[in-house]
Amino acid sequence: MTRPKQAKRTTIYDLASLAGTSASAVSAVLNGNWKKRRISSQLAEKITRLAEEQGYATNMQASLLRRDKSHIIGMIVPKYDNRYFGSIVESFEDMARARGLFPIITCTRRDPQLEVEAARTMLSYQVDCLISTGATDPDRITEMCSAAGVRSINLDLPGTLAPSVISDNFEGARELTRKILLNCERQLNEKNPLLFIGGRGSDHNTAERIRGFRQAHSEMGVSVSEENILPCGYAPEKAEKALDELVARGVLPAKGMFVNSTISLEGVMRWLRRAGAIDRQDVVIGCFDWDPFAALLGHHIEMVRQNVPAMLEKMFEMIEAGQTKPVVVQVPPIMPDEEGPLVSREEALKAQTAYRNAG
Amino acid sequence: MTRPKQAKRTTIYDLASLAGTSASAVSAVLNGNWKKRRISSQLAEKITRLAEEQGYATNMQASLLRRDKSHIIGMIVPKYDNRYFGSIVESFEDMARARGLFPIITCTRRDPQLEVEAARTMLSYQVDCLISTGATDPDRITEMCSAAGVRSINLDLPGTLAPSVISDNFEGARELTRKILLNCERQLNEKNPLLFIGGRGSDHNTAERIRGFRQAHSEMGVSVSEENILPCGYAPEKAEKALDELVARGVLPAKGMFVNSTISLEGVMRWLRRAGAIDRQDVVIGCFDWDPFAALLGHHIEMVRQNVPAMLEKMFEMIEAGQTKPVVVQVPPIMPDEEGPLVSREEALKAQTAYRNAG
DNA sequence: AATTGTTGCTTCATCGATTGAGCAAAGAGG
DNA sequence: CCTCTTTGCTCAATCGATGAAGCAACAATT
Repeated sequence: MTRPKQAKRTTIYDLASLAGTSASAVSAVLNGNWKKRRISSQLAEKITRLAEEQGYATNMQASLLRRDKSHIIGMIVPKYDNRYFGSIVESFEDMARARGLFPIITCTRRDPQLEVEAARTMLSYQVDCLISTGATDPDRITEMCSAAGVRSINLDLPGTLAPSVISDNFEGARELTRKILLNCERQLNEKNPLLFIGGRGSDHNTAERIRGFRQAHSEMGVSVSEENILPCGYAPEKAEKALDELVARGVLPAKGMFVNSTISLEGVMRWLRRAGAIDRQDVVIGCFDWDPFAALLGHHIEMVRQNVPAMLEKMFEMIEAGQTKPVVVQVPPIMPDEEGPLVSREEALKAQTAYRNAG
Repeated sequence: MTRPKQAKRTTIYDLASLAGTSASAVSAVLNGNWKKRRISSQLAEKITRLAEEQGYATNMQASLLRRDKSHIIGMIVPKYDNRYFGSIVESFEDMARARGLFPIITCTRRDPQLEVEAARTMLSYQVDCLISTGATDPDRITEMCSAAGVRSINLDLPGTLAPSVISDNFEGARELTRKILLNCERQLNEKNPLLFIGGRGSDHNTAERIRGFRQAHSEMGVSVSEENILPCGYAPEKAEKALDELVARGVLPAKGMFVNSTISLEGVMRWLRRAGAIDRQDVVIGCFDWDPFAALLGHHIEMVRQNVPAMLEKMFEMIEAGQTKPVVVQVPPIMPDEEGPLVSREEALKAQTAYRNAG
């Protein structure tokens, strides 16, 4: 390394004295507008080389302090423990960077207090825009943002003060419910109402899904009682407990189940295993959300996968279009068939034959 | 809202003129050392109230520019698509905040180029410390950091230039292999070598796990051929393809499998299903990593869960102790039995009885 | 009355990058 | 040879928060 020992980081002033030039020339070269500022390409090259050698990195704090836009985009997200939020976060980072923005993400554990604190911190870091994903009180966050002159957008759960991008929960749930009911008819030869389990009754998505659930039942001529609807919360333990309580009251859970998230599905599967039903093929399940392993669980589970890339695409479109009105854009989720089979029939047959021959 | 319409954010100067005082008094009050600076409690109260009313948020860019320590701690992480990294990220955020640090995390998709760019960006944001999680070239990042006078720590995969906290992969793999071999004996009545699948042969963890895998075999008097070891990469498709190729060569994969990650397990399960083996109870699997749904898959799968809280605890201890030597701390993973059964036997029996009675 | 101490502030330089304004030197045009 | 333009830079103010140094007003001490 040619770099001298230094406790402090290299600044444009260090580079300037090394290059025998001024800090403003260095600045101009390093942020790319040296042509506009009529710096010779020789000097530009020299400075670039020096910066490289010295391992220079712009002090963003100083840079952002001076500029009007930070190009930082913040996102708050409830949890990292499922594929839905995982892929939201991963795609968000990617798409933000592709647009020259710096993403910062923070997890708020579905805690309203933490959401507010996180939002305040993000504002301190001068975000240009804040995305509230699955926030319990998105309007509160929008208020904080607009007080600071910062845009905000709601994702996954809608708000009333900022634009929102969400899944089409009603249609998705209606279609999923219909599928589960048909599977029940086919597999169990029965046409009974399903059990709805998981989620918070107070949140918009759960309410819409329950509406779709009801609609599908009535369209198929099945009536559902209030007892079949258990929006018991998101944690796996809550679903387990809700099922336990049902049984304790002497009620056998319906054999067809609409599970409101993979997290709740975790609890349902645990409960089923515990109740000795894991191997019985007489439980028919559908889940609003996707997980690769859940998709491979013994019984065929219908899974609706929310269309994360499309949702984020819409979201960035809104940002670029400068949308500030509280519109709600609904993105259709991906239904099981649309996805197509995992492999073609021919491929599967070939693999099976090869496996058997080898054995 | 009493707040006036403003395009700009409120600064300490705005608050100062509103309070009829100076900016430095406002600063002293808002960052809590007003007693040290002998500001009267009346003025302090007045300023605090005004700040509240105006929805003031410190401009971190300005604040950090002035201070010597940023209290920002960065982490780069390969993916968000599994429970291991998900819980690392979630716990890391939590523990960082608990220590008064501001966590920023970025996902680098196992791409060496992206890792370097991400590290450079984090240095730009003046992180005090950078954690490289599962980095392909952690030493490169350590070099960049030390050039900027920033500490760095490796997590999950070790480096040679900075302290590292990793799982005890050798012992974990040895124990897991032993378990799978025993399960094979019990369930299949055979004592054949297992298949090792997934991961990168070049990474330290995979190499250590292969070493443990071999050790366990030799301890149990089973010899493993080179052909049984397939470190084919991490993506599910890679595991699928590796199995396909094995079969294409006329080799039947071993019925006992050591799968190197849940991501690889996804591919293995898909392949087994495709090959028509998903229902056969004659496949015995163990996985180095944990996933709640994988744990519920038909065949009993032994899963080793890496001890994320313990690893992060060690990591923060190192940070606080100012450790800079390239020591490697190994944290024992959680073996299946240590976790205990999901529910007690009594509870399970009670639930089963209730379920049957209700039905 | 003179000195010293304390309280409660204000002033101002500073962190590093940015950018409008300005200026010297070289080249072009007459 | 003189003016005007272009080229290639430098100067200095600025962003908002911070904290050392300083200062006025009053109280306490000799």
